[in-house]
Amino acid sequence: MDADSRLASASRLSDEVARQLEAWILSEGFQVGARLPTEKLLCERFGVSRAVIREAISRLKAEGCIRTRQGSGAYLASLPGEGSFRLVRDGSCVPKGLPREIADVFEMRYIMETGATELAAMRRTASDLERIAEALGRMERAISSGENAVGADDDFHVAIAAATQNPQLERFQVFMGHQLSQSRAPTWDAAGHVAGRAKQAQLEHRRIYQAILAGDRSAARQAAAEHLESGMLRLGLDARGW
Amino acid sequence: MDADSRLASASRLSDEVARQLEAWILSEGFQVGARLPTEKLLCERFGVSRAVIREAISRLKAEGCIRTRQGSGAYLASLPGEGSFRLVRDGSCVPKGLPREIADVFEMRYIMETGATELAAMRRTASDLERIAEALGRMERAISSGENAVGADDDFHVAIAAATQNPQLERFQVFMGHQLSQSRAPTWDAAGHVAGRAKQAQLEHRRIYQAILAGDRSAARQAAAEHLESGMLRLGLDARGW
DNA sequence: ATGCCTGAACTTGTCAGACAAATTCAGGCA
DNA sequence: TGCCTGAATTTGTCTGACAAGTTCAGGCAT
Repeated sequence: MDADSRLASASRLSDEVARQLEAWILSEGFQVGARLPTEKLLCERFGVSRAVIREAISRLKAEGCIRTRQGSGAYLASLPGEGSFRLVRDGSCVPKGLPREIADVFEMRYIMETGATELAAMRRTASDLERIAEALGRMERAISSGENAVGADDDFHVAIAAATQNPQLERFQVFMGHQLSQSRAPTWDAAGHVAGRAKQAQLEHRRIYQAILAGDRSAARQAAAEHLESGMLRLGLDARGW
Repeated sequence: MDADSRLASASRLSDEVARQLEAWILSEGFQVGARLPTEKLLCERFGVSRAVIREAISRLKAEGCIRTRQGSGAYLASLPGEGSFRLVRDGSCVPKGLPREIADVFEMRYIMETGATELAAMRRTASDLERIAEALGRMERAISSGENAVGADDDFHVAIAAATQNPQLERFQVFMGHQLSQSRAPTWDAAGHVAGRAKQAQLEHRRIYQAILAGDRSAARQAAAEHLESGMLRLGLDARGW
């Protein structure tokens, strides 16, 4: 964590210039497709070497904002923030910020997962149910053995999203699961087993599964909501009156 | 478009090395947190100059895969593809595929926007309301003048997401708004005005606004749900029994 | 007068070297 | 054994040169 926070705070010139370049593109009101100033002009504008500008441009190319053509120039492909969605700007994983920031992400998760669980109850197939039950079984065994089941917990939620028959929802759940992998740790680590957090979470998981099995959409939504609310409590976050 | 496809297909060494580096990271089975080989070794491995490696690394830093520390090295922060969420893999905007694909994205939007609109009703401030009303007013004027109000429509939904006081929800709405910008065109183009689609959408917008103004969370959710369902009908998409 | 071709100027892409800043590691000393 | 110091190592930035690709202007032919 200490090494990680040092990583998170280290800001280099090229990082900074990438950010400034983004902000400047937004403030200048460039149209998509517009040609940006030459590297030479950007060097002058930001007062840095060409290498730093090129690295900043590389970053914006990766984000889909800019496209370059040799001999011609750099062109605005999309406005910053519009090409992809990230939970944080600097590439770190999420549960590193203030409780408010973590709660914001959880709230997004609440909205998405209650909706997806409801759809799963309406659309699940026999093989979806098998997949969900398999992940549930792995968590069950982890309760007995005291082992870590973060992966199974993640798979459980991805399997539910898959049961919606909407690939975008499944992909979003994969994305969120990865970004929030650390938030599951207090549930499934040794202390979580001892304190009964794992057991409680599994109780909630079983309720979710039962509702989906029964094809009861409102019970599924309700079970997912309760699970997410409890999750916030387990992490000591403020639910702000959902 | 022809210029655009030329841009899209132009593959430079630094682009290629970024891709190869990604593939290599995946194939080597590095753990998250693992230290990657030095720039010098990567230059040797890929047979390119240090500048090309640095630009490739800059790209992967932007994607959240890699973090670097001066004097120490480059570290794997997340597996390639897991740091950001995109609706399509190649960075293009969405309404290009089959109706099913578009409907999937709309469904995601349905889930997120009904939830966000409910939260907005609970948390909106006076200035949030002004912002929402301003966008509403622009659409109102567009109804009278027959002009295009895709931008105002987009701003309306972003303003609602902002009223949740959850920056993640706002940012997600900005992302989705851009990706779906083409889906608003049939509502606000000349044919949309003539056919009354613009007028109908505005009626729905006004209902949403009224519910948020009144702080009525369930009315807000309901109004947003109806608006999204109508939007799907306007686009001829299948709502699959919501 | 218009269109096409050629060469120069310009712009991005890559390579190489030097030095700065930060980190790591090994050796020496208390 | 632990701490400090210096050397080695590694990333960060700057600079210059040359390659590859594009654009633009001028000249020539029709």
